[in-house]
Amino acid sequence: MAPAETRRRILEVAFRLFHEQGYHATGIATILREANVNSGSLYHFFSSKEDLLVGVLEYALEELDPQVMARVRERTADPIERIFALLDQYRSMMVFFGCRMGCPMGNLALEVADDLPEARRLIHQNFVNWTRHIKGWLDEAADRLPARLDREQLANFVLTVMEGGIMQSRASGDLAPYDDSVAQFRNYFDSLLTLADIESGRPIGTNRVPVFASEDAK
Amino acid sequence: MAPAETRRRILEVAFRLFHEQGYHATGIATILREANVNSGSLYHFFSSKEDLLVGVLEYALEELDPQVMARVRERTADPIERIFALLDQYRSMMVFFGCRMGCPMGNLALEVADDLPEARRLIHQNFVNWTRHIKGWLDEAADRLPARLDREQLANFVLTVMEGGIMQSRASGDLAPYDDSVAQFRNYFDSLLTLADIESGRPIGTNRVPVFASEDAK
DNA sequence: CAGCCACTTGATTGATCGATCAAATATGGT
DNA sequence: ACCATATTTGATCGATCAATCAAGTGGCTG
Repeated sequence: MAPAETRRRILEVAFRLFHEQGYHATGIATILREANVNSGSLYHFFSSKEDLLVGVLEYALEELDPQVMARVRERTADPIERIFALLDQYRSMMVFFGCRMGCPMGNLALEVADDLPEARRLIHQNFVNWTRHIKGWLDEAADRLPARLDREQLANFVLTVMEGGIMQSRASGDLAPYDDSVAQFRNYFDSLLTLADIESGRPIGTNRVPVFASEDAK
Repeated sequence: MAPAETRRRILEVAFRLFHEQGYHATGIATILREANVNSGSLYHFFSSKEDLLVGVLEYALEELDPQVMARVRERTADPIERIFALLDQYRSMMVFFGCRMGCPMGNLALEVADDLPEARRLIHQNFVNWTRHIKGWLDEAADRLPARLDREQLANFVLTVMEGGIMQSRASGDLAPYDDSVAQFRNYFDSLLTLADIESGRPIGTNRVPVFASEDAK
């Protein structure tokens, strides 16, 4: 077998198992079996289980754009709709897994952040990486948004809504809480767009009208 | 020692350790040591570690109102401000623990929901219990909110914001993401209050004006 | 006082945990 | 071809895991 390919195979299997079962619940033996690797090989590339986790988190950092964000860019052109397309993509994942597993980064954040400082730093980096894409899309649509809006804060809020919604849907075993969270966020977003319309003298509804204001806007 | 007190002591210690370290990372031996109990006693009350977790979740279900919600009710009278007082109470907890540990229920939701069906059900019940309080406060303030607002959906959204914000703050080791999430939610909430003012013919700003609309409202 | 049952003691189980290491093999450079 | 280094093999380690159980203690009831 190719040498450099082994390391990548270990990372992919470990990433998947950490996602499926969590960090502590995943034994080294399981990783070895599913990756068809002996323990010596794994410990040749990674000095410990914690070091393996660090490798996985660096791997995730590299794969976010090609594996996740690229698909959104292909499918959706409008920067604002890209945000909701991304939220819908996570929804599809939840459908595929039957409301299980959730967000791999969110899971690790709550499981290991306190005890593994290096892992915590990289999880944070992954979140920053994620929200940077959102922030970029918000910047692209800056002229459609209120001038005083803190777009970075709003970008973080998108992640908050996504993670909070997924958590509730995993707990309930139902997509409704996730859908409801996105619906509330959509409503908030539409109110921002409407405000920007007023601000810049455009006719209200140039962008989109929040559901609670639709009567007044007519 | 009093007999029935042992069970409660085990539950309290287990709840604290699950919160501090997580479910899988907490060994039975640690629980026994910190609760000053022998293994036989623990297994007299709980048939397995999973059964102990179920006990902890039922215990949490009982303690939410007296330990968490009661303080909010005492401190704050206005139903809407109670929501933000609750969010501020979780903030205080994060300050106290230095952005560690987070929400005990949220942690368990992401760690065990997939593998322990009974635990998942009870975690869901805890979330339902939490949001029912919020829903109650929103209903109290129904006349200040838009008529078409789905108050249950909004109540779930409060939990979404809280959990998503805490996750990000644990990952970053900083309270800013949590504060930012609450700030964005406050802004959304204020826009709802303003909309209700318009809807019912009250002067705008009777309740509160969102930061992005303050210029227009004058 | 007798007897029952709830509760406690604490040593011990087999399984699994993460990790080690000497030996064998493969690879790449000269 | 040869050496040095990179990688793989797989048995094995002590520690820790959740869980068991026979023996004991203490309190309550009849």
